[in-house]
Amino acid sequence: MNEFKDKNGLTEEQFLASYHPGDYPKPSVAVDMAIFSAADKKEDNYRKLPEKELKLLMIKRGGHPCIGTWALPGGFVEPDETTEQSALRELHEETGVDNIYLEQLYTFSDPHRDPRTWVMSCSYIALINSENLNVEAGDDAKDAQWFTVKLDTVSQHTSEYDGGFEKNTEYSLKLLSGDTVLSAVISHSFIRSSNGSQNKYEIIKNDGIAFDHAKIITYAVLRLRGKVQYTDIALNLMPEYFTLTQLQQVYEIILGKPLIKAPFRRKYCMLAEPTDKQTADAGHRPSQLFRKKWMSD
Amino acid sequence: MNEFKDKNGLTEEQFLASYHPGDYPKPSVAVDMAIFSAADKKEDNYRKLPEKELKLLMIKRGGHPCIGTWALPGGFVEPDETTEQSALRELHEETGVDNIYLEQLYTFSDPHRDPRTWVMSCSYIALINSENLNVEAGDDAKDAQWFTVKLDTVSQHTSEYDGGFEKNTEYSLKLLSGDTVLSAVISHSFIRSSNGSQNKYEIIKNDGIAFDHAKIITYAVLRLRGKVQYTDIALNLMPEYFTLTQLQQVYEIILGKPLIKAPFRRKYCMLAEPTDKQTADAGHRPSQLFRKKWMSD
DNA sequence: CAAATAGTGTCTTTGAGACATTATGCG
DNA sequence: CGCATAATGTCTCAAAGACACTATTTG
Repeated sequence: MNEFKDKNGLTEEQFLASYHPGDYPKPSVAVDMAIFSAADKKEDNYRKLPEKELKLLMIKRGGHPCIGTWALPGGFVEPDETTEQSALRELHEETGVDNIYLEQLYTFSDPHRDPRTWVMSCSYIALINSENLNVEAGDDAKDAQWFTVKLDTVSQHTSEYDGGFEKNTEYSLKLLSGDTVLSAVISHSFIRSSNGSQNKYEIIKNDGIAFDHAKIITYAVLRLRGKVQYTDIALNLMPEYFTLTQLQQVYEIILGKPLIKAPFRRKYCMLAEPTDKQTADAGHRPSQLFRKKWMSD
Repeated sequence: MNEFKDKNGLTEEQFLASYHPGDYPKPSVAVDMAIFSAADKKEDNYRKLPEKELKLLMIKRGGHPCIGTWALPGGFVEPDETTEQSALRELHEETGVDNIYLEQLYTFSDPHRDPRTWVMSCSYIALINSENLNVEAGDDAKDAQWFTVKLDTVSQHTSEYDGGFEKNTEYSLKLLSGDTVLSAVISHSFIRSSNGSQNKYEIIKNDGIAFDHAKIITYAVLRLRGKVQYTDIALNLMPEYFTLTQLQQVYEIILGKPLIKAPFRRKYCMLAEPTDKQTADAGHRPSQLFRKKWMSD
């Protein structure tokens, strides 16, 4: 705080004392969260390892707008909290879980993204340890469900022209939970021209996902795919003790493709600290259990 | 839009027609921009190549709060525009320039970051081609200045404890323009524990930079440093024709460290397309001129 | 032994880092 | 010729990708 006076001869202190916010329009700001976890698929053959699946928590909307469709958990930011605090608060209300990884994803601000009024969404990615997955939805467990996430690239075109190019990628997003299937097609276009560059995400088709949340989910999965390769972010999805094969499975479901064992272990063994525990009663050779070893850079 | 009725028996259409926003408090949302460019330093010896400097556009505040300090260009988001459109609009007002790279950086939401009232800042990075740098500030050229940016790591400590660790990095930020020197010390702490993880940026010391903008600038430079290594983002700072040495200089000022020529060229020659032009009258061997070749992935 | 996974060895290719060498224009 | 930069060559080392091989448990 300094003692310069402004053109009205007021100090900053005096200015602030007499300040009252104008009456211009303001947006509502919501926090929406893509809460991921990695869970075991059911496996009948007891000798086989269960496959992993990437799960996302969604909530069925009980009121307008988008009634009957599924939305990301979220809520409005309250005065005297940051968006991050708001996310943690809602996360706790929704899942009862505290130990969580949280990362700001993107602020979506299309003024018409909510049909009611002007609502921006400051979105977050949350990763939760699969041990805590049992903690099913908060208040009334009613309409919160974990959906299996599948995101595939269905087409990709690059057209070059003088001084730039345009790259168009189409993603198919599928969310599955029991008999419920939600799906969407999202196009991402990246346009480079002498007039600058532009990234645009558009919902081409949408079946059952509220608001622009299909876009947010796609963006979140793509961010996860990127960061999993050069950070230790995936550890947040792991339980306290895990095998290297389980860690590899988590990488595979995030990346959406199989990885080769030996090089995977060479690259990511730094994320795991060996313990003297082992798996047992598995119908095959037991596996050493590891615990998380966070990277420091 | 679907035809489900809610608990009041209203269709979505009817609901929206009767909807009016509640009266709960809302934040103002500002867009702040870190507008970078890469400019030549003056060089007396005509035989030597001029060095490059990373520049950032700042605006001197003429009113409270933070009167007399320097702030990032920005303004409030208006209804019916996205934050990105708002950034482009203000960018045009401020610099008169249109061909610009724009990327959302982060949404800063500490409710006390603006002493007046509750203002969130959705911040952007903008990169402008140094050819257009001459376009000095918009309306009245008065209090807009390009500052040379220096960001150095002054200390880094990692302390490990059971089940987690804390990493603390202190950055010194210096902004120089003529005789004006703005400076700040920002600490970044990254805390990993069994209770989740947390990233925190704090302003430790601040001399002449408005609001929390020292934090935004630090965050922006760190983002640039990261992305320059695996994207073609640096090309946005280059003029139409450039030498590979100039491209290397731009990388060096962003990363804040010297690079070795041969491997740099091997790695980044893919970003440049040779032309048949050359530099001339330089007092030494002429250099081939290249133009931008955007990557497509 | 068969099924199934655990864990390791090794070859090839790629690329980063570091340094050295040759080339060229200008005064 | 000497300065200063341009441009390329090469050696080493580390890591990614791909595949093969050995080890160990249970029924």
